[in-house]
Amino acid sequence: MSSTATKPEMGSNEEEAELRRGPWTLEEDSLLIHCIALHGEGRWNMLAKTAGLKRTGKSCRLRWLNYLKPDIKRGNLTPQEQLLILELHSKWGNRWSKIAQHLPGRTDNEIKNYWRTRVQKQARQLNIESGSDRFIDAVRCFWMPRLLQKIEQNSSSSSSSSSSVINMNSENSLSLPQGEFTDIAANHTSTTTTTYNNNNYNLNFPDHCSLHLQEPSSEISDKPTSTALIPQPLENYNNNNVWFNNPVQDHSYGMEGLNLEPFSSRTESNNYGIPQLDYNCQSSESDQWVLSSMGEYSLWNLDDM
DNA sequence: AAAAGACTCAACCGCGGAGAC
DNA sequence: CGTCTCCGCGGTTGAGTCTTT
Repeated sequence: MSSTATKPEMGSNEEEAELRRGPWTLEEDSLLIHCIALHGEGRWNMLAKTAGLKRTGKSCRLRWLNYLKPDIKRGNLTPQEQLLILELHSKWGNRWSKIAQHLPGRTDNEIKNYWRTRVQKQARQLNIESGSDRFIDAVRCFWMPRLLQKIEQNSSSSSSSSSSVINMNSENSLSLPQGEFTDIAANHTSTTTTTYNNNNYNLNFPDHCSLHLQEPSSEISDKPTSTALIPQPLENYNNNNVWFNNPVQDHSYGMEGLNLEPFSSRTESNNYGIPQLDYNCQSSESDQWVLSSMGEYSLWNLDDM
């Protein structure tokens, strides 16, 4: 195996000197699973010894929580899950374990990796410091609506006649239509994939930012489209409208030209002030988005997320 | 087909909090 | 109150894999 023995940091005895590191073997996995089945989770150092594993308790805990635990979900994050991550991260920042509590079956490690590899990558490409106001604006004004659109598309394709309208309710939270969504509901009573209850799942937007999706006008395209509106004006925001459309033939793949200037005029640093926007969202097959802002076009590729 | 670069994600590390002594 | 151990969290690393040239 490629794993190596390691010397313990404190070097107190021979047992510790034989501690293993690196990838886990099948045998180690089954030892750990068996031992947890007998004794339950917790007391990881004891568990490691009981199981006869030459691993630290920490390592055992990590292996169990991030990989072996039976209810762990595999596969790509769904748009719903991505949306929830964005929303919760805007609330709590890098509190990965807290965020993970609201995504049953997903681990903090997985969410952290998602954030670093996808979201922060986008930020880098846009020359935005992740976590900055501009970045938060970009997340809220572009990525979240796009994910909502994906959700809507999934919803309408899986349940043909049900409502595909996503509405804001009076508390400025977002109610998603019922559909065949996997279990991202924050309620942990269900461990199986369920149709989630939109009474339980709301996305909270700041007061000045409401959003809803409307049915597209039918003559534009027969592809799924939506219009998202963020109607509240910001007091000291100028009149520049930023809006999406989809001149599909634009094949410039860089995103550095994305113009976030209209978002940088906020006066308060800790609100998620979103300017008055009126943007048409129309997906292309390649899922590449073009932002039109004051005559400049640039591409916003959400598949990377 | 091979090399280089980019990406993913499992695993490790260091730190801080909690609890026992 | 101080020290020690355990546990959990967030940050980081690096091997393996995938994609591009």
